[in-house]
Amino acid sequence: MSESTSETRPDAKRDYRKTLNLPKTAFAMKANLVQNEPASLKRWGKLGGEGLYAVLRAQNKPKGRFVFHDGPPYANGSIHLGHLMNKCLKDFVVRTRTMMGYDTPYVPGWDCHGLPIEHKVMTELVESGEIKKLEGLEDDARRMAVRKACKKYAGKFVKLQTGQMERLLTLADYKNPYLTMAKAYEGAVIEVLSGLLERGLVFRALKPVHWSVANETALAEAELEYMDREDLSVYVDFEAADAGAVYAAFGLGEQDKKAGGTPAPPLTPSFMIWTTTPWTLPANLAVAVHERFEYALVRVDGNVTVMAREAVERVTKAAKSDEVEVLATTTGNRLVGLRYKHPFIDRAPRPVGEPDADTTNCYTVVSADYVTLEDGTGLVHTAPGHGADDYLTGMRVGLPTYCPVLGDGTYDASTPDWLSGMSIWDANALIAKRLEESGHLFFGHKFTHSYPHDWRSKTPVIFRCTEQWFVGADTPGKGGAVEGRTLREMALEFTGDPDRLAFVPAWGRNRMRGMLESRPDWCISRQRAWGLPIPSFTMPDGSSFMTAASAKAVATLFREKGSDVWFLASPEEMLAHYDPAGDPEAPAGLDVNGLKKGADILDVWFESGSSWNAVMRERFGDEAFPVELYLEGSDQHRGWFQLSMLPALGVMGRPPYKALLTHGFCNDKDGKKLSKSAGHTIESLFEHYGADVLRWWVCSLAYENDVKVDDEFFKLAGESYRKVRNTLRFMLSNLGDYDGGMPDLSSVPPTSIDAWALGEYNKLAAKVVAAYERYDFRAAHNALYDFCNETLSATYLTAVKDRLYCDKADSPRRRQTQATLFALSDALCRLLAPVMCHTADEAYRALHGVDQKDTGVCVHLLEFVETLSVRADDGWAAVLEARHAAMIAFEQAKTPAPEGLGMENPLDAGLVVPDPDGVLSGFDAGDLADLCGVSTVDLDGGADAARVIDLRDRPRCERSWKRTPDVRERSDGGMLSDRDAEAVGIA
RNA sequence: GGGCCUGUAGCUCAGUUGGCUAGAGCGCACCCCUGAUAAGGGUGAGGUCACUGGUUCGAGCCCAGUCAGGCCCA
Repeated sequence: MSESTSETRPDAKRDYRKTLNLPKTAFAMKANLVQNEPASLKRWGKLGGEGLYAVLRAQNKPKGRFVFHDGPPYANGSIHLGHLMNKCLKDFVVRTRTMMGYDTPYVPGWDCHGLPIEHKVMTELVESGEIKKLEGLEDDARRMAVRKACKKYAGKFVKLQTGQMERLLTLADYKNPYLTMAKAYEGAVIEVLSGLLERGLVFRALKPVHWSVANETALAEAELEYMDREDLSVYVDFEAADAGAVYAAFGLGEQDKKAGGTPAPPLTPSFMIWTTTPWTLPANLAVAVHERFEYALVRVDGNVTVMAREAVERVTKAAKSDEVEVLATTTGNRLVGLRYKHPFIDRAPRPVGEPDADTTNCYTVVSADYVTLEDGTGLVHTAPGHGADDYLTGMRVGLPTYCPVLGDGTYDASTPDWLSGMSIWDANALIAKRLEESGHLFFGHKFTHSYPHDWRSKTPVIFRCTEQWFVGADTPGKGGAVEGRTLREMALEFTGDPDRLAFVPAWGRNRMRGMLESRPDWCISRQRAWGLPIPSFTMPDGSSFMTAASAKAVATLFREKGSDVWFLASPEEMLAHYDPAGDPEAPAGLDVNGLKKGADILDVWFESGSSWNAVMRERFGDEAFPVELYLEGSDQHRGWFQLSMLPALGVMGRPPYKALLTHGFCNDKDGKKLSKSAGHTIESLFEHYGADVLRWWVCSLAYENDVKVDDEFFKLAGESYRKVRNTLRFMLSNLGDYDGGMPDLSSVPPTSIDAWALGEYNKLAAKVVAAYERYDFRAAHNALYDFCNETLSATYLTAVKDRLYCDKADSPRRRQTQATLFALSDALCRLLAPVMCHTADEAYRALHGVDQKDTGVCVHLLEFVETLSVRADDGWAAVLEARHAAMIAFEQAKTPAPEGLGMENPLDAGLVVPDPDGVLSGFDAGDLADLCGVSTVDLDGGADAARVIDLRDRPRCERSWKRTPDVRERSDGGMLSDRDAEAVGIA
């Protein structure tokens, strides 16, 4: 502003500006992803006629195949943030491995069967009134009608989600996805079932299972959702059958009773139990105690009762008892074997259909080690038909598995008349009332606790005994790799061996092993219509018929006709491929005509858990078993990961994967669970941010933990994306007149500033590729971001601006920098391509000047550039340190006089830089000045700190604005440095 | 209630087998540039490492417990 020259020649500045090589590019600063991403998608779709995915499959990859297997999302609703993260991470895996030189096929899949869809479809049928038409139909015909509607429904959402996943720019075989409802898939699942049957791992048994009253079906663990529920909790006194025996157990004789103040005849003591499910009391068959706990005989408000010593104060306080007196104590083992009377059932009932069941052991105190002192009384109400622990206890002590509750949640005829036919939920209050009236209810109150609910209908689930099909966790296998071994043993063996199974992150191993140790037998049957029928038949004597060979035969039929055939064909037709004579397991005298088809379908987890067979082996052969990696949310340690492992262990003798990667869940910005209604729709995210920004965000996540989601974070990702984009743009804008193609950089001198940038790239590439390799996308993201900002934008690009703008366009120095920029841009686009797949391709095509119509050039067909051949001088670290010291020195020089120099513009300054070791002397002083952003740099071996020199009294080059010593008036009257004078062609 | 995990600047995260003054980015403050311009650059201020106790010459890191949050289960 204060230049006398500009005052005398006001337009001189403008003239010189025209002589500069200023940046220019068509690569827009504004990304406009909403419009441009779909255009890229379209272009990739046209690539080679069949599209990018097909072209990549046809490439001959040097490193062979890396098979990744996609877990199927449920074909219901739009994709949400969880899918977004999941699918991006999978896409990063696929694209990074591809660019590392592997052939990485990726078959996307959908889970199509199951309760959520059937439930939704049934609701729609009810709402539309169409359900009435179905009511008059035969079972099979009605099921077929429902299945048809379900199939249509699932198909609709497969299509919707496919579109959304493609819009996310994920690269997959969307033309040939796998659907669990496809014919071949269904056949392949039944083949897995057949394989497990062959190994003797499948059986039918009566067991308490989680039962949805609303949907009248057994539920898998994965179909449960724990929610708070308020229940009536009751403390109930079970009167002892033999008072004397109880007193004796506490070491009290007749006299002690009197001494304790007990009137004669002595009060009959009770055993006090606590339950939050009063409706299971009719099925009570035992009371469990812990053998080692201390129990007390307590007088409470006129009654004498037994409870754990530790529970006395808590229980009586809660009930606000007036009189509490501990009469005696004893240990649990002394109580075992004592008998009691059921509070409202006189004679132990027998399960319906089992008139001869042995009830002699009923109503006895038994021991169990799961009894705790934290809640209740230390005496546990035991109903073998209504609880897993209770069932096991019942088996151990010889109790019948008595379950008086029907599938619809009402009591059967074996219960007292006042209960029979009543809903269990209504019975809670009634039972409490009866107990109170008969004097058995000590205390009752409302109690809120976490309780399992049917994840779909959100209704509470009950435990109920039913006949179901199971895959045994502790059943020794027969033949093959499982001979004499159980699935649990094998699963624990594999998960315990890091060489055979890798976990990312490492703690997944302990988590999965903990789950395997405690998992029950897998109940694989469901009583619904929308699923894959279990090909079992009922024989005339009521027993079940299903062998490995018969299942295999049905599988063959399913492969041909799909599982609908189960509902359309006769048992004889179903077994058309089956030859009883050739089946050693066939029951003697089997008459196919006398069979009835079973009505159960498979747990959907069995279907998705067979995908290693139905998809990977099917499409890629045994080469794809086991596959390299399964990648899902951490909930799948119990879900898909485990339920894929078990069938594979049974059939193949090993897990279907070599490594498991898990990611966390999306929470809100306070780390709380994301409410489903509050989430963003995927469309609005595309609309506001674009897929590349969302992908860049996912790439930045510490995905192994739970992830916080908020608009603010997407905005930050957008800012960060723009920084990277602008860096690319600036490089491209300085290559407008470069036509050197892919340059040879081997002659770049090691001390050249270009050599430094190229050397830094090599460090970056090593870091990024290594991070991609170990699935640490976040590390790659941070390295790429820092490289764009610090190495390029702040340091290298700022330093080379002067030569790019002011050097003669074809000067060797400028051309070398352009060659560097070209190589860096090309390589950087490739490193970014797996994440910012649209932007990287857009920039890559701009760099190579590809015509819009030319679809053949695509960064995604290429591999990473891991090394650019260049050598950077060892002294560069010292140079960068000196640069930073100089920056700080200049900052101080900005301080107004007299304390500082009152400098403002670094180009008004020169620097004297200390060089005690002489390292810097090997570098070009002009380069050093450009790196520091000042006009001149002089080295001083003796100085101990950088010193700023005020050059404002020295002439300034009107073209480069530098104050170098060679600036003087030229023939055109302008003040120019030698370089600038040469560039404009004057003396 | 149990298993696994998380808790480090306002925010998102690094912190190797325990060892200099606990780092980075974003944000913020101040400043520069106006030839990357709805861009670019420089400098700086921010931390009782959730809490309590223990082991150690020494703890963000190891141990025990507490609190808060998440996933899975009961």
